[in-house]
Amino acid sequence: MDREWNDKQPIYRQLRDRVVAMILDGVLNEGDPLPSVRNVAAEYRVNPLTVLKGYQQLVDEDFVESRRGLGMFVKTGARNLLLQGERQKFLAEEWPQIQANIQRLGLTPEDLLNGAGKRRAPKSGKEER
Amino acid sequence: MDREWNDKQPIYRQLRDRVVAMILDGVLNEGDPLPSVRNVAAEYRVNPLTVLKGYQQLVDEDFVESRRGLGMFVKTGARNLLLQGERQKFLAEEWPQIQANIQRLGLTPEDLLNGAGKRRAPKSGKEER
DNA sequence: CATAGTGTTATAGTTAAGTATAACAGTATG
DNA sequence: CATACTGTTATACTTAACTATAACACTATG
Repeated sequence: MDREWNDKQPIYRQLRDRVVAMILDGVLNEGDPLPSVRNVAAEYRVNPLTVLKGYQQLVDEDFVESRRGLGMFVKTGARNLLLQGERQKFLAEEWPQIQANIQRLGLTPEDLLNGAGKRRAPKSGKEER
Repeated sequence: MDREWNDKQPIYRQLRDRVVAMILDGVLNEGDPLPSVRNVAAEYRVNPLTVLKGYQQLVDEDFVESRRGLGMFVKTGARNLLLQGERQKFLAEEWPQIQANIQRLGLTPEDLLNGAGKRRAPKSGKEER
């Protein structure tokens, strides 16, 4: 996990997304306990309630279950559910906008593959479109 | 412009982004007036102050200039500035995360090209990775 | 059964985002 | 010069996100 927060989204939602990423990446396997609320709060210097809120969202989504006195655990089947749900959400909601953006910015496949590498030279005086 | 708002980002920032998109798409050309604060507020049923806040951000970023009594206008050179700035921002900040996400979700180029089309069949019982 | 871990709830305060209403200020036009 | 457009500022209020502090509830372990 990264130590930094984005100002573009509430912390609790970023937290939720990070746990999801950890499950998808296999960093957290089914049955594993999530890092404890208090630990996360301390490590990232965030309020315990904020962490709880992010975790609770995962409970509501049924990817995680909470056992009092024990911790919060990745539910069995979570990874596949997640793959399905997040795939659909990504393809339906995010990807179309990303595509539009790429086109808008006139980015070529090379630009995307080279990462933030070099800048390509425009063909002529006027920018395209 | 779309009539709907996202709950993932403040309205004023979404508004800013829409104007940027309109400039990049050539819907708004340099020297053109933006839709007036009051009009936008009325049409999208949003508070004028919220609209102003989005517009002000564009003024601060130097893409738009405001003339009292006349309106807000796209500054000359805005489009190229925008292309440069937004390209860099996209490649540096957004694209890497998008790539990570695509890989995390195990999405293939076909998935991305087919849009929200059909679901591909997993090769075997266990999902990949 | 005390201790040190878990999650959970309660109370109270701050800040940013958004709203509602109204007034002020400048420009073009009939 | 009245009118109808522009942007701008002021006041006051609501809500969501986040924080600070503390207490409560449960479980495993020595």
